[in-house]
Amino acid sequence: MARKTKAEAALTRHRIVESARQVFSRDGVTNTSLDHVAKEAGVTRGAVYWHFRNKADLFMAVRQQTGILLRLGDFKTGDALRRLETGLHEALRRLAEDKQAQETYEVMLWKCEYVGDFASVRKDLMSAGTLFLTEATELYEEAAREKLIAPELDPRLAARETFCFYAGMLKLWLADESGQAVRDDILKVITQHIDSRRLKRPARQKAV
Amino acid sequence: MARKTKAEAALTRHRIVESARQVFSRDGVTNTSLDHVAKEAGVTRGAVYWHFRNKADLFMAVRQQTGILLRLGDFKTGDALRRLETGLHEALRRLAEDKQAQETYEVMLWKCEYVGDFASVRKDLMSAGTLFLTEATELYEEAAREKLIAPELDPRLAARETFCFYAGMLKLWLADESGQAVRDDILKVITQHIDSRRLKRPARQKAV
DNA sequence: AAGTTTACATACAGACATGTATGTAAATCT
DNA sequence: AGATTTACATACATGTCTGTATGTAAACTT
Repeated sequence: MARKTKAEAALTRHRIVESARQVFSRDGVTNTSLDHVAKEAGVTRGAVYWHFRNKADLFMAVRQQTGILLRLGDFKTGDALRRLETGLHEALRRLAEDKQAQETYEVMLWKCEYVGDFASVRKDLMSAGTLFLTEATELYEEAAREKLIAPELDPRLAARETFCFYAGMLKLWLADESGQAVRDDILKVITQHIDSRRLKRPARQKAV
Repeated sequence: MARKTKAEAALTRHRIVESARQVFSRDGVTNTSLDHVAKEAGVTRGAVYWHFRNKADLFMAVRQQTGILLRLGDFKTGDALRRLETGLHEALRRLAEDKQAQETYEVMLWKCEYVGDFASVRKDLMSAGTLFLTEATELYEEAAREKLIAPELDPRLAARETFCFYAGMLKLWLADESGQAVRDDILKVITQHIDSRRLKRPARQKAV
């Protein structure tokens, strides 16, 4: 077949990843063959195997293209609790607006079996989780220093609780398309999650 | 082949379900063929197809055999918040002790793609979630009546937050075998989750 | 005791997926 | 401009899984 330009090749690669994401999120990772992905992208398996070693490799590319949903460190305004709240809100907003992110997380949380080649992906996920934990812990530590939270609240444990909450929230939000159980009030729930930690009368209000 | 006694047949069926659970939790649902399950159970696919219509049907049986992890209504001692806390603790304790439950939830939360025949299972899961939500909401409503929680805390939202927390907790606990991110302190985190809602000085202590 | 059903094992047919090997024409290199 | 590599499409070999059909001997039924 006629050789493509480098730019064209990059485009095909991109289209393959896009198609993979869509098909994965519709049919599940294990159930979709590379031929399905190829057909959706308008190429043959030859193209897929040219750009990726196998399905697991392609899956990694899908994940990488979407990237991480939330970097708590990105938020700068307000006190530590406010920044944590904003971060969680932002993650949800992005998930609600960004169809690509939605599909990717749908795959990762509901349409993927973490087995064999994918067992390592689960470890990756947990590493990303550890990052979240670290950042959240720092925020709670700052909150403790600023007396925003009760002194008996251990920042490490608080971060772990928020971590569980966040993980469950994402998963349930995705599953809850009808909006019965979670989706409708999720922003309020986030605010409440943070507010229930905040002391009613902070000792002092420092500028941040 | 020689026909088996009814009791023997029931035993075979049971062994198939047991094997399915193990193999599913090791290799993932989609990746395991019914032949793998059969071999693990010491029978042929004939036996599997005799007792179950297909893999999805077998999967349902696996779920049913383990049953639901937590019925909040089962706990009777203490005030509403205490009962909620006890329920969550119990769920975790069972998960930690009961290998069968562990395997089943490992399958449901990490080794299963909710697609095709399994899409309905996800809806089942969400229904079970709705049950949890209902029970948790009732507990928080009771807690509100008893002035155990702040009056501005909406029981419905509180229940939703606990729901997210619980879902994420289970999932992360299972993934966190090394005990770095969640497993070690999870009981304390649960207690904290409840305690952060409890008012420091309840208006009155009613017997329950 | 004979007939019927049960609880499987075995055999069969078809579909499908994977990885690799090979072909090829154009893009890129020198 | 010629040599080389690239970016795929095509073809092939192989393994695997599913569902069903069929066989069968013992357990139940009457």
